Amino acid sequence: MQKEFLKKQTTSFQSKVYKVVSKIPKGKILTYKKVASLAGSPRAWRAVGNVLNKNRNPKIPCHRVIRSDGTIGGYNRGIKNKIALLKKEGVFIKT
DNA sequence: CGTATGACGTGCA
DNA sequence: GTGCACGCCATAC
Repeated sequence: MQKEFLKKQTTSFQSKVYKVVSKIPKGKILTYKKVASLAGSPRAWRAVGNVLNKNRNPKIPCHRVIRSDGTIGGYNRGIKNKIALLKKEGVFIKT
């Protein structure tokens, strides 16, 4: 299935990320790639991480966003915190 | 405008 | 199986 998602808009792509991430249900997680894809730029997962890293909104469960490998990656609030949160939600993380 | 950075991903040795 | 390097997009300076 080849979809022409060549419509990358250099708008506050950050807002889209926030929206997508904030839509993540409890006990569920998304990968940076998935978030970027849902944000409209499946190739901007890099920017996703960047934006989230700088972001610090309590409404953004950034801890629910992990890498494609299943690893945490990082967390501005403390990797440990992220792991604990995900574990509490029932998400298994790769040590 | 150009350069540098970043919570990444994939490929190759 | 592990490690290294490159590529990608967006943002900040």
